[in-house]
Amino acid sequence: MIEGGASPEFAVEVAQVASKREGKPVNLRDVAKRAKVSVATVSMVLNENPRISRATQMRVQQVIDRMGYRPNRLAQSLSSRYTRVLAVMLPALRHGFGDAYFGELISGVCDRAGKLGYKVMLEQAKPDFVKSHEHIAIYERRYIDGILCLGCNDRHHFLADFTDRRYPLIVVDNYLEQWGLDYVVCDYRAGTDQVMNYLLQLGHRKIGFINAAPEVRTARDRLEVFEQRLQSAEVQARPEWIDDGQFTEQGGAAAAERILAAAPDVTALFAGNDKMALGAMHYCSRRGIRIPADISIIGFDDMQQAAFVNPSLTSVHLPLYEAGALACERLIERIRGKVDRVAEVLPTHLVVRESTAMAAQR
Amino acid sequence: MIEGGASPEFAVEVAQVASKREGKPVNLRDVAKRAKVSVATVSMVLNENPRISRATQMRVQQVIDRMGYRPNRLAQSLSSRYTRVLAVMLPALRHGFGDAYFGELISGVCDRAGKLGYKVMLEQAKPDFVKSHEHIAIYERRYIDGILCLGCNDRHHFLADFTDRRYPLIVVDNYLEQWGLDYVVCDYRAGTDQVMNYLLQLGHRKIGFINAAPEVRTARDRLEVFEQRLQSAEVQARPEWIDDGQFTEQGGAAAAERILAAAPDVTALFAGNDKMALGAMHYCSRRGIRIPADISIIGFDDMQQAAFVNPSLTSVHLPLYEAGALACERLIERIRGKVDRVAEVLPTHLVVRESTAMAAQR
DNA sequence: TTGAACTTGTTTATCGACATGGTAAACTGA
DNA sequence: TCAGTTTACCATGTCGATAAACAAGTTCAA
Repeated sequence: MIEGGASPEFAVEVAQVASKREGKPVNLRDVAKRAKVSVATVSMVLNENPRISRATQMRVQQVIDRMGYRPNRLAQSLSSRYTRVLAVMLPALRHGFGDAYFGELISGVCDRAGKLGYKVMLEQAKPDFVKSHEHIAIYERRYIDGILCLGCNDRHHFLADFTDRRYPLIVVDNYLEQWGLDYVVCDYRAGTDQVMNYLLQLGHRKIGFINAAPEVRTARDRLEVFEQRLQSAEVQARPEWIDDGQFTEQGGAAAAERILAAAPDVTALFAGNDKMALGAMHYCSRRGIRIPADISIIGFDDMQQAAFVNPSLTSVHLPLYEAGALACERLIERIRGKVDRVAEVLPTHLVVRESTAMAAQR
Repeated sequence: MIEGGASPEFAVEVAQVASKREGKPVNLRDVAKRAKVSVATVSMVLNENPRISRATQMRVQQVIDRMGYRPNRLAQSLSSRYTRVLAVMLPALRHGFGDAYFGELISGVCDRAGKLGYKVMLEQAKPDFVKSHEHIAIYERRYIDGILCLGCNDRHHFLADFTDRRYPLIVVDNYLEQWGLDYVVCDYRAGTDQVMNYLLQLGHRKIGFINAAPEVRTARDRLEVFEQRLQSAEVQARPEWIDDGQFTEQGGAAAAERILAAAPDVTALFAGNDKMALGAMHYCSRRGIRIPADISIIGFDDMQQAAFVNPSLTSVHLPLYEAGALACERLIERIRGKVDRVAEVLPTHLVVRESTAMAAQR
């Protein structure tokens, strides 16, 4: 009588269960009753515990499938150690999610998390979020098992709370060695090197640099390499070549304006991200400065749009999707007990398009 | 002895508690013991139950604060009816989050959710997600209280499972009346009307239309209004004026190419979103077609970048942030028991920039 | 003086799963 | 045959909160 699907007793059982738990989803006890085993057995079947024989395992599994049972994960998480939820923490930017950079990272995180059986929750590191210690509370209140920290910088002092490695956290596409945190980052130094190689090769010597956020370590790396490479080409970098573009189109346009006003003889502009490069391009176009005939412009990130602006933008490709996915995987490994420190650096490459050319002769 | 902070008994208590629950966060019982009341009382204080006197309320609250107690929300959700988590469901696009359109909606959702005490979880409506009935399972397994459905269309048949309104769900920036679902949407018909008014006023009669996704109701609305307005201007719309741009830059460029090949005399291109408009602009620029001298191009969405391309893009501004926020609020109201159907339409307006001008005389 | 209505708690069952110690039954080997 | 070992499953306490039922003390009207 293993196949009792249509027996009278079966029908009675169904009616009873239905009347008792009207509307509510099936739970462990229901399954146990129907399968005529204890709840413990069902639980063990669920968790593929080897203490259950193959025969009962299959019999119980059939009942589970037939009843459409799905474990209540609140109960699961309450008694087990894990929630199987990760948080993606974003900086407190206005309308922060509408950004191709973060979007690409998040896509990588979400895809990998889903594949590994994890859900992803969104958080923003707003001032009161940190002030009320929510960054710790979300662990202690059992919302999440770990945090992926995007767009963070040296001023995010709450990160110091993670130095002791009690709560799993990983920094994505940046690194903060002062706090010894795990990280996965794109190789900003190598990327900048690729840019400088290329520009110097094209004969550029007077190069404007639109950077941003000196509190971001990778941005400082970029600046360092920029200056080193100029120096090794025996060019004396002048301070007015360098300006802050705030990572935005507007900021990029404004920085371009200031640089070109103070140093009209620069033949190339290197921007720390594509948004600022687009802003700079926009400013130049408005002023009748031709790209790349009069000035070369080069970005960083290689976002989708870079190929579809006019002229299309030369840029450093960052494997952001991969960085997000890898960070997610490493974080989950750590949650599951791995103790090694994570410090991965992903390679970048230059994508040459139309916005760059040989240095203009002036 | 309310202030027993430094008494010997107090110290002993601390030691005992500490030894018993090493490292674990404080729980309700700990607080109750320390405050010398029952767990029920602490719970009631937590939930601001008026049955507790002001005196005990304050006394217990002090203990709570001093011990740094934060309720375990798994336990809270398990015994109460709510999880206070919402899901944002996105379509199964590759790298879907790196999209300014969805980003803006999500920003609105997250900000409002945070203000109302809700967390936000990310989901993607991938084929196997739907096939395994995860869209129902996330309710039954108690992951979430409700879903905000972004970028959905008539082909998402799983939405039919929400017709009975058993599980709270709201459609954001689209509507699917066949299933009677709640929605908050931007006024695509009015937006299209604004575009057509403007183009007709500028003397354009032969207008190309790059639309996409006929399975999206709002896209069909746009097409309808496009054709109606041409007709009322006594223009016979020709089929080769209309093409599909797949909502992407590449698609927009390709559609522009096809339209201009089949109908070289069109004087304006109207794109269903800014990404396709940018693609079209890019194609025209490459072919030496001047914007707006030879052809006017107009977009839809008014994303950030629209103002920072060259020439800057005329577009219909959609209040996407507001739509996300409002949808979030309405969904939470429904979760809390409100039964009214939600069907809100938000106004749009045209933002005129440089990509449009009087129709060229040809 | 009685008792109904209010206040302000407390006791305890419950949510739904997991995990551990316990224990029949089956098996093993001398 | 019987002690010892495996195998396979069960009973139950536990996670940490909520909430309904219950209780004791107060107030107040008849």
